[in-house]
Amino acid sequence: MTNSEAKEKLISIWGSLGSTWGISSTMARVHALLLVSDDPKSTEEIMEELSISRGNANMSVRSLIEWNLVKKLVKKGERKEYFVAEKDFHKIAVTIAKERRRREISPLIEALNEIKIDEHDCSPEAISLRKRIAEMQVFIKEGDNLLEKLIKLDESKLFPLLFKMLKR
Amino acid sequence: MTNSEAKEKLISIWGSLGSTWGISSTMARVHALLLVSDDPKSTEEIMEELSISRGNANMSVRSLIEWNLVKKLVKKGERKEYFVAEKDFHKIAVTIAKERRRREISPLIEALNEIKIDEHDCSPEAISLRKRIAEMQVFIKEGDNLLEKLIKLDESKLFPLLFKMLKR
DNA sequence: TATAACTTTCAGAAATTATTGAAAATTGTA
DNA sequence: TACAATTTTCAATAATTTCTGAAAGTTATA
Repeated sequence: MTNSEAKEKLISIWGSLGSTWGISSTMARVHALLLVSDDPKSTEEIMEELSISRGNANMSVRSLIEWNLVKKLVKKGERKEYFVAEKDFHKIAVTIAKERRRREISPLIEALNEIKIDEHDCSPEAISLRKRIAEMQVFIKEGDNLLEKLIKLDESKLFPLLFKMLKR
Repeated sequence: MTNSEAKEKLISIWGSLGSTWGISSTMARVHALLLVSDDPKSTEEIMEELSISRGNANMSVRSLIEWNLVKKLVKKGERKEYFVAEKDFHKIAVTIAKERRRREISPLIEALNEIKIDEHDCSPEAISLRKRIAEMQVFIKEGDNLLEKLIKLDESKLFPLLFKMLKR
């Protein structure tokens, strides 16, 4: 397998992975391209290498910047903007966890908290429903606390901790 | 908020959560309905309560069964099939982790392993590309091992472990 | 300020995914 | 076996998401 075949394959795998963490396939392919590129890439180059339109390239790169996975970079003496991806996978993992918590889990918790059940109905079904809903709220909150703490641990502690934990 | 309002709200929240773990919104709503129901529900009842078609109800319930989140149940003397959801959230979380590992991470690892780079090209770009791809393979594999071990720990050990870990 | 290089936007087109509903298949019972 | 109750399938349709490309907007420089 030549290098460029390997690169293409990787980009396609990463692309199909995108849906797993809630981004479009093109956005994930742009991410993969920047991930395996040493040099910053311009919008033109991204369009060219992935055969996508200008609009699509632009919007994908913007979203990746919003996800904190990619940074804009201005080269001295050039008008064009260039883009680089964070290359450290541990940092990438923490960033994704952080973003998903912010985008998905926090709104979920807020929505769950809006459910206020009035306690008048004392039929067995009502009691049971209230119990179920409360359990769900507690469980999600627990998971979120856990995730929050994991994210806040810095990398130098997090990964050794996880591995030590699993050695036993 | 009346009980049935609370129930509807919960179903709608759970439904919009579905996309987070890669299932359709209807499938997640069916799951939520079964989660908050004490009694097993028939296809008819699911159709009725969620206002969805027979085909949709059938296929959603099948998928939930494939995800190991719902079980089929036959009442003595009745032809109709009834469905119940696992109610223990810890078990639900482990099941989802297990299924997603099987459906998403394992195929990803296999695909990554198919990337075999030939080592002839010794240009700096080629060396760097190979390094990046190798790093990615290692990182994903590490994450997968961690997840595998977490899944295999049984619940009585897993959750105390996680919480103890974070007390420090 | 005018120009050219570049970026952003967004309406419509294309592609993908989800849903319906009726017909076909299956199954338990008599 | 015949029947009726029930489940499953699937082609057609609807809904949603993604993508394009051209036009509008922005900005650095001369």
